[in-house]
Amino acid sequence: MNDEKPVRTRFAPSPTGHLHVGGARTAIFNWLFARHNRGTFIIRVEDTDQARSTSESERMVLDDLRWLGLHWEEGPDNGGPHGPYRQSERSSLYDSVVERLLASGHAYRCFCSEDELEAKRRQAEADGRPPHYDLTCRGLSATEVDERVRGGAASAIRFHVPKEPGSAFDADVTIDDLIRGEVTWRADSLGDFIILRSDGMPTYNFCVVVDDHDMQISHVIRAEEHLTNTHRQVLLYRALGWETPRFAHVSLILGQDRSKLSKRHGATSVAAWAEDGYLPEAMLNYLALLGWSPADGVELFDRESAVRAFSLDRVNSAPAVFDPQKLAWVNGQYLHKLTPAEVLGLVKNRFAAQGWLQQESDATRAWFESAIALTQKGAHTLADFVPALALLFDFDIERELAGPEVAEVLGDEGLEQFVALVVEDLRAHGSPGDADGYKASVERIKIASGRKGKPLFMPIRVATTGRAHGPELVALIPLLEAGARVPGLAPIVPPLARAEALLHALRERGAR
RNA sequence: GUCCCCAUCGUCUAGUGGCCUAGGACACCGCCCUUUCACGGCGGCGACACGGGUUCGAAUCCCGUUGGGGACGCCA
Repeated sequence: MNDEKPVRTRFAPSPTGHLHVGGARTAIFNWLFARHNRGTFIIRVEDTDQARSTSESERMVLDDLRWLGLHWEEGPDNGGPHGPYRQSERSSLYDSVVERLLASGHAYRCFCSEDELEAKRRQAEADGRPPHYDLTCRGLSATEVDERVRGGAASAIRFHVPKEPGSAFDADVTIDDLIRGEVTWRADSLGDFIILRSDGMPTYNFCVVVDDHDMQISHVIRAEEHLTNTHRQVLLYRALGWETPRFAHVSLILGQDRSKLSKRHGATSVAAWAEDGYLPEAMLNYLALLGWSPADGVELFDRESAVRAFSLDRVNSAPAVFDPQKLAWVNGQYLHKLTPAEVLGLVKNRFAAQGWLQQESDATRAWFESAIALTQKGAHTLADFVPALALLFDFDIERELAGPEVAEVLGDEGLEQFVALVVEDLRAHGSPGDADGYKASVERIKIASGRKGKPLFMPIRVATTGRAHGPELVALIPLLEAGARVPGLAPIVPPLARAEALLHALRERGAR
């Protein structure tokens, strides 16, 4: 049956803003399933809600999808044999199907106004009845309908959900969901629903059916919030005499409070995560892990492995809470595998925005690559490089003396004398330009001061860098020294000048 | 309210009747590595929502309860 037909999946976003992580995961599953089965992945833009849809949003969503590395064979930008792939451009198709439904008696015109319907819904709710359409317009005769239409009355088209004995078909529906198994609805849980709005625009439940059939979609993989819509849609398939695709409803992604993930849970668009310095490969990996797991249990995988391993029967039917901490860990794993040069390519615009990188050259590249190599393993996101490298460019000894970080070192009795020793050594021998120079310098200071261990190294760190924390000194001090001489960088205060500034500040302090 | 879905450590999950004194990952805690921070290594804490069945045997199957979520729109 369906399994023998070529696999065709689609992701159908409505262009009302950036791609959401929930939508992204749905897209990923559709893409993974299509690729695994050597099928076709399609993007269809569901923009029938004219009020909320914008072409700007469509562009953003498509960009977000591309950022994730998802490629589609058919879509609004690249076309395909079943286009157009934008619902707003498919009106003639919808109109003709509506005509069929009208002619066959599966649909009828409804003249009730939105206000009337709203009042009826409220009343039904107050009476404890299901808020279904009260069928006012279903009994209208053909002549009555003609009259009203000629009189210029606005009308929507409703689908007739057949419940009476001897109906054209049974409105009870059971689907065999690929993730949930059998799901059944009874006819009376549904009211007659609108398929064409009074402004002539078709509604979601109708377009989806027409398009999925027209585009020969074999597997509809979508979010669980659409599960109950499937009842309506299957009825449409029956009325039209079309074969239904296979359905697979993926559970929702929840926020930390276990409610549906939304804006108030923080960054929920993939673009926001990209801006925060997350890598597309990591995002794809993490999102795929939300509700799916490969049989071998390996949690870090590249696209090819995911495609190879993906199957719908390993998709979990329970909802999953989005965990930013695990995402950060996954991102870190990917980040650590990148070369410093690759990282630099991804973060240099951030450095430029800081004013750190003013004119790019081989020298600035080489220097930044060293700086990145020194801090890379501590970073979880690209954004982490900015605070990690801040100590190279921002030097403010007064601020550091006032802060808690150097408080411990400040408590050191002979600190002033020690710093004087450091200054003296750097002046006499020059600031270390490499590891050997650093070791020699430390050795001299060690002998001259009689210090060792932490009481030796912490003051050296504070004196030469101005901070109590940072990358390993053996590389940091030469990096600072070199950076001070690289053109194209923001001015960097070299180690000796830092030590001198600290000594000066300590003496000022002592004098007071 | 009605209908539908869901239920294993705090979180993501493995588990498809015996291999489970329930495995892994993130987070957390401790130790090691490290003359800071991190990375890494080792270890620890920590779950089958509850109650009934079915079965020689149930995390796994069935029923109910409770809890959570979704839908009930001229939104998608």
